Formats: sequence, structure tokens, C-alpha cells
Amino acid sequence: METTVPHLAKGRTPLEPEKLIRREPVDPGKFKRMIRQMGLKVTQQRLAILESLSAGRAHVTAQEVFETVNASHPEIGFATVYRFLRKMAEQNLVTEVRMGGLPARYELTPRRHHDHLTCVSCGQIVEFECPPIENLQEKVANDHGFQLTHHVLELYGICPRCQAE
Amino acid sequence: METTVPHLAKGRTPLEPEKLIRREPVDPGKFKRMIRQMGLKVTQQRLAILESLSAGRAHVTAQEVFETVNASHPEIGFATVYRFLRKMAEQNLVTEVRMGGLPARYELTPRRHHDHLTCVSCGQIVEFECPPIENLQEKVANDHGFQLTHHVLELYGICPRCQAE
DNA sequence: ATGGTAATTGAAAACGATTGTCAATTCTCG
DNA sequence: CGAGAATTGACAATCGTTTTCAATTACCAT
Repeated sequence: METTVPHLAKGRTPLEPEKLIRREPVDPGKFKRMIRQMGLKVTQQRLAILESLSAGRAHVTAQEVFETVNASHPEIGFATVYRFLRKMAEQNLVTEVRMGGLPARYELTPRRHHDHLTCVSCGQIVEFECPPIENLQEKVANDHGFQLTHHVLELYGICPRCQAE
Repeated sequence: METTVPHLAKGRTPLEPEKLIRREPVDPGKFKRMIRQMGLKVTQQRLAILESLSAGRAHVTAQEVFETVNASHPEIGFATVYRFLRKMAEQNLVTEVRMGGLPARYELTPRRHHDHLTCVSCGQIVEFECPPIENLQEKVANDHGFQLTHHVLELYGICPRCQAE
């Protein structure tokens, strides 16, 4: 089987300064365990995808994952990447951030809660934590007698670089 | 607490109960003025689109607008609807809400900003305003050099009535 | 290890939402 | 009114994503 590259993303602004993930030394069996826990079979493709997600930039598109993985595993197809990312998103193993009509971006679900600040122009995502906001959310909910379960907070704006055109 | 846009299931997930837009006596020249203010020409199509937006449901898709408008103006094309909605969104005359991969929904930008507190059990929606949160959002954006354009804040929880049962 | 079997894969085509193209029409302003 | 530019409708093209399907592969029981 050969690998075909779909259409190249057109005029998307590429390569923002995006923070890298750096994780602890990875237990080699960790990914296998993750996959089995999802009730799925362990394949080289899935391992490679997890590898890529844990080593690369924090918020990546499916295309980017595909390109990265494809570089070292030339046989992998992008459908596999999409399928696996979706499965993981369903199980909350990865978090999916969709902004406007731009391609969805994925990250391994962080153990520590944060929200996102997204550039509407280039799609760059900055993570932030703001405990005061969290507290106010609790307060608002309580004021209305609600027991808060979760929330969605996404800020959108224009990043410094795009402001400079 | 997750900041994730809820993953979309396949197929059309019908959206929860929608509030209708309150109808005020509409100054007949109002829409024409709005259009001219945008630096655009006044056409029957654009008037019909605005008419539809101000009279119907609060959050509608471009498709829905097209169907509504098309019923009374059979010659209108959906490209015109998309184009005009986009133009208005650019100028913030309408607010565009995109959830997951679902079609974008539009509403005439409410003059008064509010966010939503939604019961995950019964779907009841409570609107709230919380200026301190707004201010903190501004601050977060500024701290990162972003020029804030808009935000999505949705709180989810269990309403008092559903807690009781 | 081996073979049966269901899950998974890659390629390609399908898909739905949105955007572009372009000739024909319509608005605006002089 | 009439010229010029903006706008329109029909339709094709794009984009990200999903599905389809035959071929392959992982996994379990033997």
C-alpha cells in the first residue's frame, strides 16, 4: 500500500511560535497500555501517532500529525490519523479545539486544567490558567442555584505577530 | 472541568430549545441604514436576510436563513446569504458561533453582551452577565499581547430543579 | 508458533459546509 | 436617464473530514 498526500493546505499561515510539550521520560509500555485501555488493538500506526503527539508541538492539526508521522512511517495514511484522533477525542484522551472554520487542533489531554486563547488570524493557540475566572464561574453558577459540572472558555483575538501584519 | 468544544456526534444533533428574538417595532428604514453603514448597496436580498434574522429564531444557520428567505423570495441564491452573513460577521453586525464541526450559527449581535449557563440535564438556559469575568478576560488577552475580539463562555451544570429530583 | 477472525489499515471517493468564478443584472450617483 | 461599479444566481471548486472497501494485521485460543 502506498501513501498519498491529500491537498496541501493552501494559504494557511504556518509555524507560529508554539510551546513545546515536554513530558517525563516515557515508559515504553505507556502508549500500549493507553491503547489497550481504550479497547483498541495496538498497531505501529497508533503508537507512532501517540509518539508524535507527546513529542511535538502542543496543539497540532490532524494534517500536521499526519505529516510528522508519515516522515518516519511512510506507509501511514491520513485516514488512520483522523480516525485515531477522533477515537481518542471521544474518550477524552486528547482534547480537540476547533476554532472557526480552521482545522481542528489536538493535544493530549492535560492533567492540569487550562483554557485557550486563540488567534483568529493564524490559529495560534496560547494556553492560560486564571483561577480568579474559575472562581467567578463557580459563583455565577451558585448564584443561580446550579451545580457546575464543566465549562467552555475560549478567548479569541489577534496575536502580536498578526497585529503587526 | 474541560475547555473542550464538545465532540460532535455524527449526523445532525438537533440543538436545544431556542429562545426567540423579542420583536420590537422595526423602523422600516433601519435595515437600509444598517446596510449603508457597512458601505454596501441596498438590495432586496439583503433586506430580506436582515428581516429574517430579526424575526426568526435566535441562532440560525446560513442554510436556515436561506430557506426562510427563499420561501418569500424564490430567486435568491444561497451564495448570497453566505456572502452577506460573512460580511456582516466581519463588521460584527452579526455574531457567528461555530460549534465543533457543525454549521456556523448566526445572530444579530445583541447590544447587550451575555453568556450562557446551561443545565446538562434538562437543557434549560440561563443568561448571565459578569463584568468581572469580562475584565479578567481582557487582562489575560493583554498579558499575552492579544487584541481580544470575542469569546465563548458556556457554563454547564445541574439546575436547582434537576438537583431536587 | 499457528490459524481463524474480527479489527484495522491505505487509497480513493464521498461528504457537507463554505467559498470562488463569471456572465448577467441591479443599484447608485451624477 | 445612463455609465460604471457592486451584486447577484447558478454552479464549480475547495477545504477539512468521514466513509467505503478490499487487503492486511493483531490477538486469542489452540
